[in-house]
Amino acid sequence: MTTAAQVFQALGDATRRDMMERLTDTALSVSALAAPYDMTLTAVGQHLAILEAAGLIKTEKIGRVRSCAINPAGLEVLEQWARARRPLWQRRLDRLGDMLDEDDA
Amino acid sequence: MTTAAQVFQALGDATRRDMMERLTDTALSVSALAAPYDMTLTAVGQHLAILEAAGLIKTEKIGRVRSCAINPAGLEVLEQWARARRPLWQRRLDRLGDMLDEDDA
DNA sequence: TCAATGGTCAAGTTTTAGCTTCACTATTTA
DNA sequence: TAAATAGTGAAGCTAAAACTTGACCATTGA
Repeated sequence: MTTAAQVFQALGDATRRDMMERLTDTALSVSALAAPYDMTLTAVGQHLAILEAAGLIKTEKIGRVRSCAINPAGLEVLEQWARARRPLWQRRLDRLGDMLDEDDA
Repeated sequence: MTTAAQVFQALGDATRRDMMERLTDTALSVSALAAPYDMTLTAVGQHLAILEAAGLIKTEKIGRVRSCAINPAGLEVLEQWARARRPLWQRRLDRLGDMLDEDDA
């Protein structure tokens, strides 16, 4: 099961967000995915496991090569989380008339 | 400045997500927010600092009480991040015809 | 005015996330 | 079939995140 918690945690890491960007327009093998990072293949494999558990990618091993591709399921979890809360949050703000300052330090 | 990185990291923590839920329909003081957790007030203050830096809440100290309320700015960052990527990700999946299995283990 | 309340600061501890090493398996190519 | 390629598993290290302690300040109510 993919939870919002998993998706948030997965995307909280810069390397994993970058991997997602790189998978946007093409599927990549673990090695290809690993190439730009100063990191062992093992570490990359661990990142991929986290992304897959979060439902953000799908992987399939063909022969000795594991192909990694985007899985929009995780993104949907994210969007639904945001969509479910925004009206409530917005409504509350409207009710109070935004009594707090508008600048975020 | 509020970045996607900050928002993801902030919401990756279960306590902080729960705090956001509890702020949905009312503003709360630090003590009131802290009450349900088996955690010191200091720790709660640290969580709030992270949420505020991420643009997810706004706080204002009136007298000796700090009032904490939802700030939709952080949520917007999240929604925009998802909205910007979904069409690209979806397009790619359509192009390939979803060659990978549909189950997410 | 002085004790209680609400919160903050600096410093330290504990737990967890990210990463490495090394040994290993399975597949492919020469 | 032997060497190279692609990746995995288990264990340990390290640095960052979560949390605590203890001292402290400002506000408020008795």
